[in-house]
Amino acid sequence: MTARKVRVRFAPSPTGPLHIGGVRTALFNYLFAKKHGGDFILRIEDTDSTRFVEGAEEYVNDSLAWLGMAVDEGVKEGGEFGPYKQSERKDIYKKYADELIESGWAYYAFDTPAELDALRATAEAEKRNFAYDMHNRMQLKNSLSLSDDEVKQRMDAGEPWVIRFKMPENTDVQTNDMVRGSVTFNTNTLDDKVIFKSADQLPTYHLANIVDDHLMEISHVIRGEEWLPSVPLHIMLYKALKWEDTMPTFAHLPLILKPTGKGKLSKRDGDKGGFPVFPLNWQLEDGVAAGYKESGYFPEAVNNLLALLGWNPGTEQELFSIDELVESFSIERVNKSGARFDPDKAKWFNQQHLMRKDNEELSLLFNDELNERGVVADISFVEQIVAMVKERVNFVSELWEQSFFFFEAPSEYDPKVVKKRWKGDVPAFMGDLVTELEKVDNWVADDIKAVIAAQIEAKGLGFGLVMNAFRLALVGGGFGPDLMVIAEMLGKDETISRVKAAVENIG
RNA sequence: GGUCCCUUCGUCUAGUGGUUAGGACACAAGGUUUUCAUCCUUGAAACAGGAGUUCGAUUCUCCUAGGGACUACCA
Repeated sequence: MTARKVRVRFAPSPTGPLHIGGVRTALFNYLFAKKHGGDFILRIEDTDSTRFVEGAEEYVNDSLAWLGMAVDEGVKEGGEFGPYKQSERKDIYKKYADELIESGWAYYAFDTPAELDALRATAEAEKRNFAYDMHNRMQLKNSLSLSDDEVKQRMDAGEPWVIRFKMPENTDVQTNDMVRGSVTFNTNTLDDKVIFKSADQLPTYHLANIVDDHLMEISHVIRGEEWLPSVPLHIMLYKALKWEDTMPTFAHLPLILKPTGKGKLSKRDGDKGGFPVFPLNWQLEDGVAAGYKESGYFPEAVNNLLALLGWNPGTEQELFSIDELVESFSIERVNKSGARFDPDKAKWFNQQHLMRKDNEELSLLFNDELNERGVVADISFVEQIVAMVKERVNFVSELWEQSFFFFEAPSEYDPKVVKKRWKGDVPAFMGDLVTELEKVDNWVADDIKAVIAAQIEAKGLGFGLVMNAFRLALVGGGFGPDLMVIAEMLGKDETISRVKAAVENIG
């Protein structure tokens, strides 16, 4: 067998915002392609015009771009195998549908949706299952059961029709899935799927998918597990079209499940659990569905957490950059079982990636946020602060609540800390401390500390009690980095003014 | 209902015909940090059940149960 160039595609339907299950499929395709020096193709599968959603295609582009998955060929990027949008490939498919009719692999059917619905309803009432298949196709209205004349007549009269694939009888169809191994289906359990419809002159997913994968020379089809049941149809289609030799290898990825309860992850789970289910914000009529980006996640953290959902490198490494993922990825190590999404671990990944960022990069990000809050600060000052507080947060957006006191005096004091630390001789001591602090000439952490320590000793108070009260005065609560460093950075005047304010306002 | 897929700590997972079944998140305890967070140490926590094969099965086979996907002129 000659080795073909690895070419994989991510083929979403623009029916709404891409959700993280789709993002993970894209990621695995991307990793597989890059790992093998192949191409990552983005194809838009918009053969169902009724479900088209404005902006969904752009959303896919933006999402992949944000996550750093560079598309080699696609609608925007172009390429030799275009167009990359199925609605623009309309003219291509009919020919293959006709070919299937001619070779006897498919037939025209005239049953209306209403008629079929009725048949389904009766079948259901009798607790039977209705399927348009070998058992009843001769009783239905199609070019197999009708005379050639009648077929021609109906078509000439402009009656809508559909082309169905004629699933052969009792044939075992076997596939060797890259993640699931050997899976076999018998065609007797399969129905005659619609592959083309006259109403809009468009193929359905199955035909379009096979034709495009073939024409685009796709070598591996990596997609979600929900597609596993249609594999036999696809294989039969390749066979019928005589494309078996170049049929891609399949890999069906496990699903991402709800954090708790039953079923696969849905938008509602995100609302309920307070975590994003989409890469980017998506505007809804009644609000906005939260995106990872806007929720403060780094793209590398999202890639990392998604990659580890259903895949692992076989080592104990858990933190990966996208390049490291490419390096370590292997489709054989993808799991078969569905993986529950864990919002806590998602945060942890972000925190880990945040801690790995250098202070300069973080300070730039934080500075943007400061500007939004109307705070203007020297970038080197911001960088110093970021260095001190970055290990205390999961997100850049939490930097503010951990460091606001560097930029403005606390407007309130945590009542719990007040109750615990601001009592007895402490308020009086703090008042006296102002005079002592005034005497500090060289305003650096060590000297400030020395003065306070001396004063504490002189008054015979508890060190911890005083330091915590001092902290309360400077930051408004019982948190934050090293207190003496805070005082130093705040400067003499500001520190003293905050102590004075505390003495006046608490109590 | 039918077809197909899946099943190791609460969760993500590693792993083997003989292991003290390993790691991570979360949780708990202790230490460091005179705060909070980080960090360190420790702890609790799993092979769905039943048969079979075998000297021996979590690992192989079968059955059962549970979970999941699909079952459209949607993808």
